[in-house]
Amino acid sequence: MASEPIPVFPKPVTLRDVAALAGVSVATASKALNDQGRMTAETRERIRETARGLGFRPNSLAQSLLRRRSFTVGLLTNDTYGRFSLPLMSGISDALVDNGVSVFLCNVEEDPRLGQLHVEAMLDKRVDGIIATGKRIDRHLPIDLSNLRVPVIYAFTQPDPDAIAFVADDDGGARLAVEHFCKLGRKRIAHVSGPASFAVVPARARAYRDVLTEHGLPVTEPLLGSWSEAWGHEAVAQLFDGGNERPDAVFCGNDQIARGVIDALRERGLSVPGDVGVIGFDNWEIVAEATRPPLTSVDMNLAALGREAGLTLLSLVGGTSAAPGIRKLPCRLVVRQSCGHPLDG
Amino acid sequence: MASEPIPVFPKPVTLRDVAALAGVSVATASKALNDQGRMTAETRERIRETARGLGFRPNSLAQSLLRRRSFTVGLLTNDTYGRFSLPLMSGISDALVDNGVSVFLCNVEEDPRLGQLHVEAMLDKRVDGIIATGKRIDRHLPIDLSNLRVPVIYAFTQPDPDAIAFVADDDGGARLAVEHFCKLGRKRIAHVSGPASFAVVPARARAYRDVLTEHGLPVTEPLLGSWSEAWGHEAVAQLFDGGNERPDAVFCGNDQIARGVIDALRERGLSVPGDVGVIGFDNWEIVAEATRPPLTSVDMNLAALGREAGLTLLSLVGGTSAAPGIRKLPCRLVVRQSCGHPLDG
DNA sequence: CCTGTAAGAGAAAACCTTTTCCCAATTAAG
DNA sequence: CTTAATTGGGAAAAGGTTTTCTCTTACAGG
Repeated sequence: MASEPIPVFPKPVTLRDVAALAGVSVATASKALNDQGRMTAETRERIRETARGLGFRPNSLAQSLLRRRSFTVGLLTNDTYGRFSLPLMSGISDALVDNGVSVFLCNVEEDPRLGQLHVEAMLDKRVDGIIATGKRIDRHLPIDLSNLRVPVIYAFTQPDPDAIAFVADDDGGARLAVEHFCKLGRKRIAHVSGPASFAVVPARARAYRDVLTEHGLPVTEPLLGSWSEAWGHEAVAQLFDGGNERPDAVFCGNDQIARGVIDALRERGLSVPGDVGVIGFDNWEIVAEATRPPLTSVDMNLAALGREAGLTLLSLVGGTSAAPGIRKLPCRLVVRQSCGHPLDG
Repeated sequence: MASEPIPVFPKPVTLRDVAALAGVSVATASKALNDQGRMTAETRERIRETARGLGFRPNSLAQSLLRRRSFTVGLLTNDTYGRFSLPLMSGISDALVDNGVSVFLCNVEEDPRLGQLHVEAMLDKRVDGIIATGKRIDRHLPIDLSNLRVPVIYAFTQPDPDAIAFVADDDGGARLAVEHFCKLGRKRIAHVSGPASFAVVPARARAYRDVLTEHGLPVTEPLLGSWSEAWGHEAVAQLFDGGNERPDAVFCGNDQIARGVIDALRERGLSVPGDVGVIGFDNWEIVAEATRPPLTSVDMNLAALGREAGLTLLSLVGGTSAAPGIRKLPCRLVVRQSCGHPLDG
């Protein structure tokens, strides 16, 4: 009877092995592989060939220890289901993988103890820097990152003003949406958004009012509720049941609200975009593409934001000093069908 | 004019610093902190006190180099937007953080080059092991992990049969749903699912048939389409427009289909769950809770699956050998309102 | 008083790589 | 032929920690 096949993992080949096989010292081997030092071209090539043959890969731990740089960063988030943090992560990873940097993802929920644990683990592992993100801009993670031994960058969340943060230009995004409605000839544009306690809500509401004023259109008070489809439904009831003049466009604070609005409009026999145009926010494709008709929505370009954050962190790690403050990155309007075409045309 | 405040990061305190301040050798200091070696209780306590005072934290890189163990694992995924991989990640992280293990998250999309890049970066950084996951069970990642220097565990995806894999018990989940309908007294239970090319589709369909047969109920051919709401709509048309007897329950292959089904039923004036009960699959809360009525759905317990995978990887790293093969973890039915109460009662 | 043992603490090697400095040998210049 | 410069390559230290081995001192037993 055959004995249990216990998987045995071969010892990694070290520089010493390469050097021995090539008949040189480790110093020479190292220099050969790193294009350093002086030696004959043949020696260099022979060492390289040996290393290739052996499948040598330098031990990052040893390199990191020496260089005091681990080519590792930490991403801290409390966005458990990743609606915002995953696109960010994707951008960050994209920007960094080509530099050989890997990313520790740490979900700290809302638990300070967990946050502490993760941060300490990362610092012990000598991450080169940390990117902190969250699921809402105006709340920070349940942990203080202000006096760490490594640079910290905030993305999609904004802490004390002398930190470095990247956020989406919410006002700009809202302007994009409302101006698009204006361009299409809509005249009575309503705004249905989330809870006033979220910083983005009043910000977008102000942009909404500004654009309407600039265009000489009537401003109605934004309807604030929750971020849910159910609220979208109810908001439609409020907008269309009163005796007021009915809107011909609704700019929604997120895609779920927009979805609720569209469904409610259809149930009332109103056509979208024929009678009422709708624009959402977040461009959560899985929702935006499932609405009928597909939802026009403001995209915060989170992957690009992540990329910027990653690159900035990298340059910070490299010793460049960056000015503190908040950088707003532009949003982009993804036009599908729910907003309609120009009315006169 | 004040000069630019260049943030300066203080040198980390090393064991040498602690030893010097405590007036002992680094060897003694190390032993004091690790509860090793012999020394007077006072010496030990004095060293500890010094370390605490200095805020000493051992350099993981140095420890890892020596122990040939980095307390780091890699999670490889191609599920960009993390519907499945994030709950998994959450479970893995949960299981490992208490052991001081951090997780590299690597999204390899469908790109073999990217996969190669990430895997090499992780191996260079001496991860202790790798967990591979994906967004569908029957496809593996675009990269070969079979001859790595570290243990590999698959989660929610199943590769060659002599690997170790954790997957959800799809059949069991489907049984759970259909049996629940039976228990509620539903008699004509339909099944609407995704594309036949996904391995889970025929598996669940078979479980569906089996349960109906066991209960002596009529089996109708499952309707296969895409994973979208739109398909849910269309399936309802097929089910309810023909002259066939109409179903009083629909078991759907995922929550998006279920949502489409529920919306379509409502549009036809059929009440859910009054006239027709609906159960979904995945328990994607953001969808399940937004349907009207809230959707009963099969939950694959992905976090638990991740936890198991993490713990198993850990024991593998520790030298335990585990039997190859696929472990199926049970699903659970999350009952909300769309499936209804017992009809008689 | 002498020897054996145990306690307390340090020296040094090991993990793996990079880099600085140094040495020997060859070549060029005078 | 001597001196200086250059070339090819190695020795060793550094990075921070753990662990084994060794050394010194004190103490108990005879």
